[in-house]
Amino acid sequence: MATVTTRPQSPADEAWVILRRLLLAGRRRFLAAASELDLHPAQAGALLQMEPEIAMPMHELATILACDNSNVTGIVDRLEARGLVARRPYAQDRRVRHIVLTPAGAELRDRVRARMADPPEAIRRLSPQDQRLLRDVLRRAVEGD
Amino acid sequence: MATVTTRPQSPADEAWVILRRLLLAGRRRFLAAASELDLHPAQAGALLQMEPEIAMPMHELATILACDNSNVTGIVDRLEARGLVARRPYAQDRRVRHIVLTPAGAELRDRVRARMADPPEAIRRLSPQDQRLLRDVLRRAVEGD
DNA sequence: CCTAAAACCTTGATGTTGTCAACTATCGAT
DNA sequence: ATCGATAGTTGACAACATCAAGGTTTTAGG
Repeated sequence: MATVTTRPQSPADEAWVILRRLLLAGRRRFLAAASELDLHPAQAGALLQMEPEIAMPMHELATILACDNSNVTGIVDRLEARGLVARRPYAQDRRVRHIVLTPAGAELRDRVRARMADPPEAIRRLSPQDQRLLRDVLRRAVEGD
Repeated sequence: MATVTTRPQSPADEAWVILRRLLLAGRRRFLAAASELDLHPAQAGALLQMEPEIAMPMHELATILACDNSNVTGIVDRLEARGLVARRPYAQDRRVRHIVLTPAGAELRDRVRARMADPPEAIRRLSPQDQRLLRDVLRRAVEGD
């Protein structure tokens, strides 16, 4: 039989089902934000990982984005061509190249960040008590990471 | 000055910060699952939207995935080439073509679904009370959607 | 010290995705 | 009966992802 054996739903499973809906909504917002700011998703993702004034080795960006080094080369190429980031030599290890945000890049990064920082409607309309409840449970969930 | 004016953080904002971490983790799991099952993310996403035995018009898939019709054509082409879905004419409206899962497609869809159904570690290790608390708050958040 | 292995980045090849414009076929409404 | 909208496909093009290969530099072991 092609019956799928369904595990009984624990509260964690049920919570996760709802969380996945929020995930989808969040992703849509991310894509919309990137598109409005004329960034491809991967470019927006890379910008989001950078801190102004803090140089990041390219391989570190590759690790964070869970992609190949050669992939980062291309993404940075295009960001650099638009004057959003700059490559810098790194004297301590001459194999490494650092990426830094230019002023324009930092400004754009902040705009992307600002859009992502707005919680989705579903969260915002919770009562203040529920908002605090949610925050506290989530803190307990990730504490120790 | 290039100072960024930061809004005071409401509990909703703080909850959203943590949620975004979970969402990133969820996304990584999705990508890993797709890759292990030899599916590109878009293909896995399309499979996830389909129900066995239920035919879906292609434009509906395009709407759900928030992408162009022509995009769906390509994705379905490749899924069909692998025998995971089939195109079917739709007599009531001959412009429309329906997509259905083949047995192999349904089986693969279930495998993707099963991996996504597992809540991430952070949720799973919450106490049963906290799991119920989280589930209930989230239900209140999305109720009425 | 010197050599071999490993790390970092780039390049090139290949396949998938996403978007746009054009085109065919079909439907719906006037 | 015709006109406008809709569904799907095709072709062109830029970006992305992954892999193999290669150059430079560092690190580790003999």
